[in-house]
Amino acid sequence: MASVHWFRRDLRLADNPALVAAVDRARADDGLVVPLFVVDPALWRTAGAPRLAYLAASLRALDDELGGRLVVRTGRATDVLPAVAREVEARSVHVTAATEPYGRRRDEAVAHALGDVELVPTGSPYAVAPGRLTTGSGTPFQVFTPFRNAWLDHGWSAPAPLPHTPRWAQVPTDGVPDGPDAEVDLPAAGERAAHDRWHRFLDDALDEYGTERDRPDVEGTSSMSIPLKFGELHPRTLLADLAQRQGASVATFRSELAWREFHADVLWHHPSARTRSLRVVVPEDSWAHGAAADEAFVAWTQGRTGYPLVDAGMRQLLATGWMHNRVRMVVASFLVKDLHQRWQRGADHFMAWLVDGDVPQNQLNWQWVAGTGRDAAPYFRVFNPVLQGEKFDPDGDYVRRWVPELRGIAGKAVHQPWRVGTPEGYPERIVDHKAEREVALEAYGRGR
DNA sequence: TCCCTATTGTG
DNA sequence: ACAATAGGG
Repeated sequence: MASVHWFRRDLRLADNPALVAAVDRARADDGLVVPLFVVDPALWRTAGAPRLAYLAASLRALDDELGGRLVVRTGRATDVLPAVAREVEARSVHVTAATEPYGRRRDEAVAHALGDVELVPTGSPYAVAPGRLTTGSGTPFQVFTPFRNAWLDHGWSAPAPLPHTPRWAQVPTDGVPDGPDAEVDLPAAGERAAHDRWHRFLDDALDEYGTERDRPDVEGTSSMSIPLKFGELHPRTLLADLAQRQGASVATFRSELAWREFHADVLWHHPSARTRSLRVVVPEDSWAHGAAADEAFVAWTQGRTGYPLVDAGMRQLLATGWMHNRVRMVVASFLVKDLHQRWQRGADHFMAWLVDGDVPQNQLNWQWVAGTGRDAAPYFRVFNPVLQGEKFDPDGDYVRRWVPELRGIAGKAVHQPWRVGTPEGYPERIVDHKAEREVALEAYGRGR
């Protein structure tokens, strides 16, 4: 009897317990394993071009690792899975458990559609499965620090071994789809490339991670967000490698992984947080609306706000499908507190463009900045784009890289072009930060 | 994972 | 002037 491994957000062979389960089940039944990926038109429509282009590249890499045996089928999962299971006479379909609202609903529907064929979830995309940890009184965690302590105490299993001598089935395939023509510079995709990048980070940048991760002008981050989003690496693999390392930065990086797991846990318990604020912090009538608001939103998306750090970040997003985390916080604060727009609008734009666009991370980090999350930055914390630029892009290199109009201004003066005379072609500030900060604080005062 | 203002101390 | 600090949104 064959078994099916249905790849979703686990596009790797190493440290993949669900794949091991599929291979073990097939061997016990003296059967073959069908490595399957389903191109669901609904998903293909909603994800933006950069992420789809990367996904297509990652699937090509996975197909290579499988010796060209990856089976790709197009259609709704509820139709494709039963059809493939019938075709290969499979008794079980193996998956890494989905934990987000959409994936959980889909898997329930697929399990139902499969009938007698078992849908077997093994593991999750997290070191500790969302929903696993609770407070002493049995309730979900609301606050990050106690969550992290419980998460560290709980620990995680060692990385899973490679599947033992898998025998892949040869089944007709639609072939890996072409990605859309995304006009962005994407990093190399696939398990191998992710592994290489991770080890380069461990060797070259981990020691300085504590300070350099906040600097958008240098390569101080791990750039693991994309491999983690697609499951080219499992966080358990990263945690095992970190355990072999010394230094203060190890705990800092582990803590960033804990944030990722915290957000997944919050969304597990509160699926509505995908679209709704967990707490309402300003009155509904304080949001900007109308043609002027729409125009400001477009200026924000295009990187034409007149605030150099904001514009550099938004242009980096359009050019590469990625933005440095420090700058994500600054541009998000700008949209919510300076332009008075709902976080959901910014989150949608991010999801359309980010290659690492991941529902729990994206939505809950937006809620963190907007102050609407359970353990979020208080609403009155407003980022000043000029000060953030001077502090974290102290020489202005990041701004000049992404905003060519400002390349004539040397040093950190580039963060305030209006002081030295705004160059031709670069916009004047679309709002006055000092004034809009006051407006936001006033709305917050009315909301209390 | 903020930043502004007022106040006090220092020269 | 400027730095350090407290208090507050």
